Amino acid sequence: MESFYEQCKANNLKITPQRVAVFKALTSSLSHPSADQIHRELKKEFPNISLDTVNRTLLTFAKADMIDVVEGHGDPRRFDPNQEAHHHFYCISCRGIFDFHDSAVDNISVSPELEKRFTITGKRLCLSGYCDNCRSSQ
Amino acid sequence: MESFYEQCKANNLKITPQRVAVFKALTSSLSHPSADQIHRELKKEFPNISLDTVNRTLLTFAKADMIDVVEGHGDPRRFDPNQEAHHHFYCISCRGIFDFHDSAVDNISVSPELEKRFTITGKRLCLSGYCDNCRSSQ
DNA sequence: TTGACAAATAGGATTGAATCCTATTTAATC
DNA sequence: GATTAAATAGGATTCAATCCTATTTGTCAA
Ligand SMILES: [Mn+2]
Ligand SMILES: [Mn+2]
Ligand SMILES: [Zn+2]
Ligand SMILES: [Zn+2]
Repeated sequence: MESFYEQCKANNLKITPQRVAVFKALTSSLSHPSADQIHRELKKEFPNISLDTVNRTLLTFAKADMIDVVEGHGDPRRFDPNQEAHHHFYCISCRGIFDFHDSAVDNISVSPELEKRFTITGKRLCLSGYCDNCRSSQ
Repeated sequence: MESFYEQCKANNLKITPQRVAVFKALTSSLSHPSADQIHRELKKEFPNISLDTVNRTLLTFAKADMIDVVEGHGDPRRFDPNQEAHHHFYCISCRGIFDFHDSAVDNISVSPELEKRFTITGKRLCLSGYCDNCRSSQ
């Protein structure tokens, strides 16, 4: 938590009770929660913290590289007609999803321990960054 | 497209002009479109096709394993306090996201050709399936 | 070919998450 | 303690998804 204060300072972020609470709630969670989940959790302690603040705060932390926004599985859904095994590159600028094939990646085998822990039905390498168009227009 | 009719038959799906159009629009697209994008596209040909139909049709195809719903990057966002390099298992039943570490996966190197094509800033293996809880309760 | 019926559609209503807006409050600095 | 820019609360708005139901339509068997 000291590092939280340092990181805030380094990014010129004021330290508010709400920010402290959001950060604590997220770091003490193992479930990759949504803003809404954190908001519900914090309402117990701060009955009138607003969802907008939670959302904004999380995005602020993400922009400061203090936390991550992970590849989602929510809406809006994206659909894929390509039924072959393949992988995806996601452009964080234009939001395009580009297919690629890579046999080295296809042959990745995860540890047997992991295979026991989960029933794995899908396996895909997800790259992200900037597509050719978007990096040249910057 | 013959296989489209076969697949519909095999899954007891009636062949409607809307379904044909949605399937064609998706398979002729390279951009992993959203339901809304397909809807806008189809409105040119079918001015009063409804968004609900497009959405429902795509989900129907996905359930019949004729197309895929890909890992999204939309809402609701999920946040991650874990800043170490790590990977994710996503449970398609309870929607939980579970971290795992795997050095073999960390050391994956994608082809130089791909590195040229994109500016890659993120690399993560995304597994999906059923977590321990969800597979035992089935 | 027609008729019956279950399935599918259109389009309006509802939901839920994210974002926007703006008056008010507050953390940081001196 | 006063100043000031930044942050917050909470209501309004937007947008995608989903629900609802009256109407239409594809399928299949007579
Ligand atoms: Mn794809
Ligand atoms: Mn994680
Ligand atoms: Zn791009
Ligand atoms: Zn689960």
